[in-house]
Amino acid sequence: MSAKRHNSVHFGSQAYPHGMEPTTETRRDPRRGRTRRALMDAALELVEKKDNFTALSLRLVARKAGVVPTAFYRHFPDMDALGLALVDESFRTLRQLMREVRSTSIPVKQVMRQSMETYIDYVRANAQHFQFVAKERFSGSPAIRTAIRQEIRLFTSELATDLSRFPILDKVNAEDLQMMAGLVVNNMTSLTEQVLDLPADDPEEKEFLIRTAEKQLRVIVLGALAWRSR
Amino acid sequence: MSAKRHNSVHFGSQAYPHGMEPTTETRRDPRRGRTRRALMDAALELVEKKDNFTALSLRLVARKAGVVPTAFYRHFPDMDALGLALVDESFRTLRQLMREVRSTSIPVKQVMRQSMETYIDYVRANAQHFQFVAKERFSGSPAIRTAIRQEIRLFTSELATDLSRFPILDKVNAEDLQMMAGLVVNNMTSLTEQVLDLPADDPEEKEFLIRTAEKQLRVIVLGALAWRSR
DNA sequence: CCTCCATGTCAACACCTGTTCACAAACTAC
DNA sequence: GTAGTTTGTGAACAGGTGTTGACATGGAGG
Repeated sequence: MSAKRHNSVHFGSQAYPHGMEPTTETRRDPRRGRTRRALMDAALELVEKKDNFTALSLRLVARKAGVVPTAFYRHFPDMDALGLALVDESFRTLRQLMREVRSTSIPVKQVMRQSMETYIDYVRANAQHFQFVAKERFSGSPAIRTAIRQEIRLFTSELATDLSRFPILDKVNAEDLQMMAGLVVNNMTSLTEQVLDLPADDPEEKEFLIRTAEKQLRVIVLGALAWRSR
Repeated sequence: MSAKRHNSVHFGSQAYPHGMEPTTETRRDPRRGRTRRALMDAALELVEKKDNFTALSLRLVARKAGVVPTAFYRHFPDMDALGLALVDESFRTLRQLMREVRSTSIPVKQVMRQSMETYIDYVRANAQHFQFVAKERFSGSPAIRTAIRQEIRLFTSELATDLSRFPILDKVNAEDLQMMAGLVVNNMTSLTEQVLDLPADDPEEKEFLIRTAEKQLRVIVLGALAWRSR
């Protein structure tokens, strides 16, 4: 659930994160941005099935999108630009999940278990985007790598301010909150990568993954509670 | 310190982890395995400076090693085989560090701070190998990826048995020990990747990294101590 | 209507790629 | 020294690559 939305077609603003797209207006034409989307989807599929985004060739992506190589340049100057657009889109979907979670009041009793479960489902539903980010985070071109790094940093900061709202942590200073958020993010990314390598339908292994991730989060929380109060 | 050793020349057994190399004997010839090493070094340098190992071409590696493309096949059937040899070598160096650490009795007072410090120095001294592993862990070819995954799993298990020797944790069952080891390894890999992106000489940033990593480890330990004893 | 302009096509370029084969050099072992 | 094996060389192949320029199409807005 809550994941189907990303299958719909988005126009504009993916590749121009800071509003330099051609003044969004008049988008009644259903053909608008169609090829652009086809290119991005082609790249995502190729990354999911084959190895690397960096290893993808412009021609291959164009071919998979059902378009001649030269048409690529009508939408992106570069393969790097396509990659940046994908980074932007990927984190847009993640941010959306976070927004949904924040606006939902969860029963405190089983908050951890359920958080893990919905997160895992979310990763699997958006596997292509997460796969892309996981693969390019370290091996991508410098531009893509720093873009991803920045997004993660931002995400960590947001989580830190979320944490600051818990009354139990109100004695923890800002730097330590950031450090705890980093701890959580580290283990979330690790969990993400494990989920991506999960065999398609193995509920047993999935259950084990959930239980482990939940316990790890629990250890972190226990540690955070004991922090500066020994 | 303790890191210079890996610069010496190693013969045999890197690409054949399980002893199928040509019956090591009679290695008085200083030319033996020289080109092989040159190829591996060339690949490491290219990975460190450029992007991906998967994106490397056989011809480029051969050229950088000062050898004609055809000569490559005398030493490796594949680029994949070269990659596997590098995985093996990388984890050999890491295992060596662990052995040294285990055999050293550390003053309990500042064990964490010092552990972090020596580990960071170690990563920087062997940056090429760690860089290679970090980049190929997710984006490499399937063979290389599973090889790395297996090595990390093994490393985690070793750490788990190390943990089991602490008397404070003797009430923790095997599965939970494994889970705690996973927690530590997650954050070690994250730290590793941050170290690799550290600007060459920025002692201030390095100090911040050490402090954060140390505190994160401390949170984990606090959590582990509180585990099942509330 | 007719003119722009975005979008897509086609042909061509210079270059790099993995892999092959036959051949030369160098070292080992007898 | 001579035979045999390992190691490195050179030329050649079929094919993929990024990027170019000139040209076709077709919808948008005057």
